[in-house]
Amino acid sequence: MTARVLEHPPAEEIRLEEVLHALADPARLEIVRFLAAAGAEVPCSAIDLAVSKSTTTHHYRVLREAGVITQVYRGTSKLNGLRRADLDRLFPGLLDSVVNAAEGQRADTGPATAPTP
Amino acid sequence: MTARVLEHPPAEEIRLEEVLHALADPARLEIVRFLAAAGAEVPCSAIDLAVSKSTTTHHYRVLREAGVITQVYRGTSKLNGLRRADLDRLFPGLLDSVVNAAEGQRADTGPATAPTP
DNA sequence: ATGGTAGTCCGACGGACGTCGGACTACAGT
DNA sequence: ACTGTAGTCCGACGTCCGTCGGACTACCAT
Repeated sequence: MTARVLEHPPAEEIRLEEVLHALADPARLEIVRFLAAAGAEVPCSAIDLAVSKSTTTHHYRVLREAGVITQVYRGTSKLNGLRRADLDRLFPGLLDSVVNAAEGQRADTGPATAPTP
Repeated sequence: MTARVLEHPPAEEIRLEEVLHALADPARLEIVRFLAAAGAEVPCSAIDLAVSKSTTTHHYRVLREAGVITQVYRGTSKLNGLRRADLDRLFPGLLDSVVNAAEGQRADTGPATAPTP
């Protein structure tokens, strides 16, 4: 049986271009935005992405292999978390500015999780 | 004859994902990094990219169409400049963090413009 | 053991992307 | 007018990417 352990790139191997590429997709950007907003580890199923399960798995893997998120098995599901410490150290300010920008643009395209009081 | 004027997207139409995608390529990242370092408008020929002329044109266009740079004809050449004001307003901190990160990583992959004495 | 739930793996497919050479246009200088 | 320089446009080619369905595995609960 497999060790049920996911491969994560060490911090030194995280490449800026790969991170930018990983963030340059609506679904993946939404995942990152969500994780940043949650501020905690959440299972894949907590974020629904309007794509199939296979595609969802694919996007999470791209993020993990780029060094943007961590994934650990937890019972029947898998917890995803931002690699905030690593990213902030390698690319100071990048994650925050991207997440802020994503929040801003999301408002443009129509409110989805931000209920207008 | 053509008006010799390049099309630029208005600031309101600049999309975060397109900007990130535009930045997620070594050649284009180098262009942006160079422009940021220069702090001025420079002709295409000032930055050499280890790709063909056609490809160079292509990369500049991607950057322009994503709203990252401006291009204006100036005699026989073309001046390229960062749309810093627009980008800073739309995505505060993004450009700076990307450029800083690019500077940092460039040092990792080997000194190119930092001559070792 | 059985069933359900969460996610993975494996082709496959169409479209986008980076790259190129080569012919072309626009401008400046002589 | 001629030449050189700077950049553009146009296929073309191979590769990567996002997407999917469907079969599969791992785990928990009953």
